[in-house]
Amino acid sequence: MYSSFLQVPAMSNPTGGLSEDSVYGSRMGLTESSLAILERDRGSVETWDVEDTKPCVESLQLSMPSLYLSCFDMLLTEDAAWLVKVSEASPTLAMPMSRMEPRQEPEQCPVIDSQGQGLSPGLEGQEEERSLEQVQSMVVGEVLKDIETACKLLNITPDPIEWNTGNVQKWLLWTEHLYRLPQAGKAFQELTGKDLCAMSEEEFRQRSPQCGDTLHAHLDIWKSAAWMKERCSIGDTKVTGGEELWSEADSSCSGQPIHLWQFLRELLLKPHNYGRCIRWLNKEKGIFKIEDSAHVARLWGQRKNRPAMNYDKLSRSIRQYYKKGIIRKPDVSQRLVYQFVHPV
DNA sequence: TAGAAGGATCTAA
DNA sequence: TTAGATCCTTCTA
Repeated sequence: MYSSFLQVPAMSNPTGGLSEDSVYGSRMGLTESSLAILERDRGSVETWDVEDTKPCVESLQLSMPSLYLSCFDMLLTEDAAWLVKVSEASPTLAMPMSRMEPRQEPEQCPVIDSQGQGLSPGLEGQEEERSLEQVQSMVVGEVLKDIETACKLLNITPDPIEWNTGNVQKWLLWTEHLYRLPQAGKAFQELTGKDLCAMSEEEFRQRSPQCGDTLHAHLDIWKSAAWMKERCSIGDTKVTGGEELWSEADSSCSGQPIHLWQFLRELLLKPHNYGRCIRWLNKEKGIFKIEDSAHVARLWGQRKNRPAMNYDKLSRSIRQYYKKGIIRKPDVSQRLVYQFVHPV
């Protein structure tokens, strides 16, 4: 069932090579528990009690349902026939099926009604395949986007491997709260992300009999998403000539346009990569300095496919943020120094 | 001279 | 409509 989620042909392999897909399938293979999680959590998402949640994760909670709904939208396209059969056989199962109807977002519903177009069976199959690919791309984009949002809120990296013990505890707290799981943080104390990733589902269950399998499944989703981001970053590097390796999920992965302020923050969050061209002067206050204006402008131009980009144009765009209250000049104005109005 | 500031206009999504 | 891109003039360190 998850195979459709995992192959992602449109994004991973523009040339359509089979070998890449098979690699994807093997690496992206989520466990049965992960699959079950998606199905099980959907119910809790639908009965979400937003008022009951903590403010710090509120926006995240509103964001996460789209992940699961998207997954189910995608599953619908692949397993619709099977589900219809099941629903016909079982009125009990028919109800969840009706609840799984895709949201009314025509532009995000690429399942083309080929019936009325008199397509031959072969063309119809191709159309369905293309539609499925589009849906898969969107699902992946949603997953990456929602995880990225979570990362920003929790101030952790998307790749669990890189988490320290504090990051692990943050993630555990967040997951427990979001899915109303019993507290299991103590059972995973002193464990880094690397330790966590090395643990089997059974080991999760041993540490937390009540929700170990659920946590393991959620971690599995994160690991897969992190791997996909990595794949996407490599693709970007090829496109841009390999000058830089984007380690954050970017617009080309999620399908969303990136804003200049987001781009600048991405650079700032990777000092080991971009510290020579842009760096924090005061991270707490959101004050940063562009050390190499030409380089930053060139990177932005690469990102937006604007070869003629220069600092004059980039700085004009930054100044547009003054009115919007996103970026401003610090109280003590200095050349090439700006300040995020709402630092992370 | 490079950068800052901001007006005006165009473009792509 | 929005977010940038582009071009421009004026000012400042």
